[in-house]
Amino acid sequence: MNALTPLSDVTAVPHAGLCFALPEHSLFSNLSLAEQALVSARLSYFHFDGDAPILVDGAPLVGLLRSGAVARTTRLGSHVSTVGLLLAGDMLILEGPRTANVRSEAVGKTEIFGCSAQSFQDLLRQIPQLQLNYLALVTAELQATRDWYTLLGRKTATERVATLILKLSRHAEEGATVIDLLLTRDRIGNLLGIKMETVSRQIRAFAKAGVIALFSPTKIQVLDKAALLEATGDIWREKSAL
Amino acid sequence: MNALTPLSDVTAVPHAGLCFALPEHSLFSNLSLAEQALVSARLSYFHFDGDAPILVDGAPLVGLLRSGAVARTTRLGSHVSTVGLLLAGDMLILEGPRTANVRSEAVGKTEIFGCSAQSFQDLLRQIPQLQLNYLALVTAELQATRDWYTLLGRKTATERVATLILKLSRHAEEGATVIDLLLTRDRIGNLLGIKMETVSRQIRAFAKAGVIALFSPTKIQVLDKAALLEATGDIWREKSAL
DNA sequence: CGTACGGTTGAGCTCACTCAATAAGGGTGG
DNA sequence: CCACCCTTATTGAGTGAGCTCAACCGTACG
Repeated sequence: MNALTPLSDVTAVPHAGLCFALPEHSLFSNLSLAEQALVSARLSYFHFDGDAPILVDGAPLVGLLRSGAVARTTRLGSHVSTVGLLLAGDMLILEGPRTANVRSEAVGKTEIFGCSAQSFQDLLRQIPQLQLNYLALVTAELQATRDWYTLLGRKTATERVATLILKLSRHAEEGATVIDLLLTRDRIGNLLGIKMETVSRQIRAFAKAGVIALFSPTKIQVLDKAALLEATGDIWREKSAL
Repeated sequence: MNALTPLSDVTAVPHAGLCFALPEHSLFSNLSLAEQALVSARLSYFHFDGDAPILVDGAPLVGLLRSGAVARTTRLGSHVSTVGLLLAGDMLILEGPRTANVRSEAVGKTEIFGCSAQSFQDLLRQIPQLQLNYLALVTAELQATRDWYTLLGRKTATERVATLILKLSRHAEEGATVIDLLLTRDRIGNLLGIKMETVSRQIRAFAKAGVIALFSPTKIQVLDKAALLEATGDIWREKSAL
C-alpha cells in the first residue's frame, strides 16, 4: 500500500548544457579551462535502465554515477552474486584484467557521466591533474572497499542490514523520507553475504521495533536513525575510542 | 618438535648496490634513466622487526615490501583487529585521510624499499610514468581487496583458513617446503574474522586429515595442495564455470 | 483466473561462538 | 640445571545465530 514512484522519476535529470558543464566533482577539480574543454569533449551522459549491463560498444564505461544505482555482480557458472553497490556520486573506475568476470549493471533508471575505458585512459595520459584527481578517487575507493568488506566479514545479519539501510538513506535525496531498497531480498542477501530469508526477518524486525516504516517490500522510511546506527554495531567503536 | 628458524634468517637480505639498483617491479617499469636516478635517490631500504610500526620520522612509509610481512591493524579502543596482511612483493600504498586509524606494523623481520608518504607524493608529481605505474598498482590492490574480503564475507571457517594457508604458501620462497604462518592463532582469527579456537580446530583438522604437516604451531608444510584448494571453496566456481 | 515471482514465516539443524579447563613452550631468576 | 611464570595453543561442552527446507501469502500480469 502507498506505492511510490517519484524517486525513479527524479532520475530523469535533464542533461542541459551537456557539453561544457562538468558536474561538480573532485575528479574535475583544479583543471585549467583548456583541460576542462578537453574533458567535456570526451565525456557525455549515458542512460541505462533495468538490469542493463554498463557498457559502451561492448567496452566498459568509466565515469561518475549521477543518479540511480549500479550493482557489481560476478557470475560463477549459473550462480550470480552481487559483490558491490554503487550509488549516486560514486565513480565507476577503470577495471584491470583481474576483474574480467565482474560485471556492472544498472539498477532501475541510471545516469552516468563518462566515456569508454579506452578514452578515459587517453584522457588520463593527456591531463596529469586529472590523473592526480583520479588517483585520489581510486585510493578513496580502496579504503571504502576495505571498510565495507572488513566490516561485512565480522558483522551479524542485523548489523549488515542496518548498515545497508543507513548507507542507502545517506545517499538518498535531501528531502526524500521514503527510500528505495532498490534490490530484491535475494540480491540484498547476496550483497551482504546472508540469505534472503534472513534479510526478510531482519527488515521485518526493524519494522516491528518501529525503527523503520515498511510501505512495500522495497520502500521504507527510517523512523529512528539513532537506533539504526546503534544496530550497525559501529557505535561501540566510537564509544570505546573515547 | 623440529623447530625451524631458517626462514627468518633469509630476511636478512643484503641491500647491496642500494642506491642505483631499483628492484624489478612493475612500479619502476618504463622509467627513463634520469627518472630512475631520481627515484633511486629518494628511495632506500628500511628494516623493521617484531611488531614495530611502519613509520619514518612518524610519517607513514610508502614502498615495496621486499621480505617479511606487514599486518594492517586497526585499534578500536582497547580492541585491536588485524584487517590485512601484506607479503613480499606487495606494496604499501599511500593512505588517505580515512585510514587514519589503520596502522601498519611489521611481522617478524621485514624489509621495505620505499620512502615517506610526502616524498613519494612529490615523486609522483615529478614523474608521470611513475604515477601511471602506481595507479595500476592501486587499481590491482583494489581488486585484490575486493576479492579477499568478498570471499571472506561468505566463506566458512574451514575455507578461510585454507585460503590463508594457500596464500602464504604461494608467497613462500620457491624451495621452501615449510612455511611460517607468521601470526598467532589469535591474530589469524582476527584477520579472518573467526575465533582463535576455531582457527586452531581447523588447522588441527587439516593436520589430522594429512593435508598439512604441523611441525610447530606456526610452522607447517602443505602436503596435499589439491585438497587444500578444494577446501578453499573456490573450486566449484571454476568447475561450474566450465 | 491461473501462473509466476517475490516476500514472509515456521521448524529443525549446523557451524562457529562462548566459557572453561588443560597442555606446551620459552624465558628468567635462582 | 631447575622451578616458575606467562603467553600461546588445544580441547571439550553447551549455546545460539543463521542456514535449509518447506509451506504459504500477495501482487502483477498474461
